[in-house]
Amino acid sequence: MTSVQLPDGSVKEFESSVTVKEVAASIGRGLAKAAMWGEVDNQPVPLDHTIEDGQKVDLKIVTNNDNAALATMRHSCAHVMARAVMRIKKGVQLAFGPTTDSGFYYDFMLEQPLTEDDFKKIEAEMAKIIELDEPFERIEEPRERALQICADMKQDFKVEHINEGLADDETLSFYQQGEFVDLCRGPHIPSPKMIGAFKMLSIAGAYWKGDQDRQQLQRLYATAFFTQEELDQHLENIEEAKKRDHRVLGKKLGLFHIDEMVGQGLVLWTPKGAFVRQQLQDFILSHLRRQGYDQVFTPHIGKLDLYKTSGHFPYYQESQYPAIIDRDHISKLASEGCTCGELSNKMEAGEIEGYLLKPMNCPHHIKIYSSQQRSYRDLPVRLAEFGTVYRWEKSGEIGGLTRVRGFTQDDAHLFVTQEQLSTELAGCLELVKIVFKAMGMDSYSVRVGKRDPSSDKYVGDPKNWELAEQACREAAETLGKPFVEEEGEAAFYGPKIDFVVNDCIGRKWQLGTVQVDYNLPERFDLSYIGPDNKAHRPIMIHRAPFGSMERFIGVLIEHFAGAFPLWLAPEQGRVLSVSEKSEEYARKIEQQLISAGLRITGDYRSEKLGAKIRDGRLDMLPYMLIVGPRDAENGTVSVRDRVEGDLGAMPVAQAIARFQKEVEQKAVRQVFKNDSPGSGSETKNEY
RNA sequence: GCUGCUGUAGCUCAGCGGUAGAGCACUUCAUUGGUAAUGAAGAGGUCGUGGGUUCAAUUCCCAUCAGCAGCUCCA
Repeated sequence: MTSVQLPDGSVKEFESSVTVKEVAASIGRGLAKAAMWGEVDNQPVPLDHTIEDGQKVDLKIVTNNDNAALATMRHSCAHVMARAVMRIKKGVQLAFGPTTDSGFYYDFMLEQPLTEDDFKKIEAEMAKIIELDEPFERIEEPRERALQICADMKQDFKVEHINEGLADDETLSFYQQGEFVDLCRGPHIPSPKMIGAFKMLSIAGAYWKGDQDRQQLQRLYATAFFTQEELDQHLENIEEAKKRDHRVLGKKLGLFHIDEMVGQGLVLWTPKGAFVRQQLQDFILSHLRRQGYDQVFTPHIGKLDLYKTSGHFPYYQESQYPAIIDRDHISKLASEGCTCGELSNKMEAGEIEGYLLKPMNCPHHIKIYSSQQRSYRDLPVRLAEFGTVYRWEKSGEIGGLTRVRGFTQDDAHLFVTQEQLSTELAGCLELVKIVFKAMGMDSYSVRVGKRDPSSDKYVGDPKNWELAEQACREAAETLGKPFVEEEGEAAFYGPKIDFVVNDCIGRKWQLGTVQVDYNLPERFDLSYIGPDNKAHRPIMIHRAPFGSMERFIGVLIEHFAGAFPLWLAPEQGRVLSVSEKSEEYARKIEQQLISAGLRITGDYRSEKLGAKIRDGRLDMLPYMLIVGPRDAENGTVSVRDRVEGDLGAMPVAQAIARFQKEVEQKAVRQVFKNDSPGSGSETKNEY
């Protein structure tokens, strides 16, 4: 009699010895088919593993649609890849090799760097290793012995990891496969043959333990699936996602241009993109008026003193364009033979007058607040501006619209009393929600960014930070949506509530943000007169529902896959003449629609209708208005809808009414459902 | 900034030690057609930039600028 207990607690009994596969088959045909391997008493075993007569075991049957199974297989594949690299290259030091949402990587320190030319060799070696079919054997060793093993293998990173990351573990596990031994928590698959299909993807630099002051390693990215079909599908998904990339669509649809000669990360908005941006600005502006904001304008530069008071200078010097120095100072310094080093010292000491391109709008808005005496009766003061800021992002971080050096925030600063704080915060969050709802974006996540208490890059009194973080947490709770709290994600002056979305390849971008700030009011000595006739300190809220126009539109392009809803579409429709015979009538229709306030163009080329429709499709037009002799005769247009296709002929007035209603409602009829194949987050089976 | 890759016509890309090619787009002509590509002809490039090697460089080497992926960073 053999007794098998399954994960749900149920017990199955068999007359004699039984294989894992037979147990699976006894449960169901589907399970037997999907089964990849079993776990007998938590040890992975192949399907043909026999549970002997008389044994009593726990059994889990692992199937190919189990995410954990896929991750286990991928991690085993990472071991195979590391083994292949060690066979090909000498002096390989192993770091970490975890799995990610879509694959896995392994970090190496190499004497000779790897290049993509090595991929073929590595893949061939991996295939050989898999062919050998050597099992992954678990070895457990006491701490001291484990240290010795890693030291003997000259694996310095593993030694360090045992000493630091695993300082509390008494027993450590290794996995051995042939000559390859790696410190690893496991688990692993019972046989390397279960690695169905794998592919090396890319090579990148990565810092040891993510610290840029430590060694830079080479990271090999790869992925693996149980079947070739799944791998092919995955690679195809990546290709599809690339077509949705806002940089590709931005070029194709003529939305924006970034020019080498203008500068890295400096966006030129072409007419169509500028139109989308203006529509969005108008949209948010209408809500600002309703919520009692006042609009202001401020210049793009300000004196160094302003930023010394705010704390931007010199602490954030690295993220700013260099200061613009007063002409008189420059000629004086030049005649004195002043060196660059002396120059920056003099700037920090305040001996040189100069200006800074503004990295933020807050100091300017603060100065508007403090330009007059404020009473508690005036509060809250809400100052809004589409404010363009400039930040010296490192060259390797810049890309497309999502990370740029000059961008426009839909910024506002609210100056409030303690009593008003939670109501005003709620109003700000409401605005962010309005934005996401209007765009049909529901897959965003919320993050409360707190300071990292161990870092010195934050200004202000820890007590104020506690207050501000508590206010953020309470405000986030009112959203009725789960949120994460992350240390080290705060602005330098205060904590924030951020709204984060994924782009087409799975990268996360912060869009809307609401920040609570007790510090800048203090630094600028802001006050208002309270009912007690004494001066009080206001609290500041910084907020931007879009975040920045650039990043928001970048993400929006991918969200719609370029197919903007009617109210946002730069070209809402195009009149297509069936032949030149109908051109005159078609032009009349075009004028009629334009007069009705619609953004319409005409295509009167001597192309066939099919070609014009194709071009209109490629331009992602919401509507095409097809006009031929039949329409001219009946006073109709034949409407082709981007979503539903041919709607047939209708009177011109009916078409106009339809479009106007759709614009009025800001209807979102199509969004791209984002299940990006992305890089994603990594799991924790990393050593 | 770091690691790896890339830079050829407006766009997407091929090519390669002996000073360039395709498709699409563009221009012209013919065609006058009812829901995803009509045909033909033409025009268009100092092969990112600056050095070097060579009899000869778009091709090889170095530097630089820009782009891509990742890391780090992101007020």
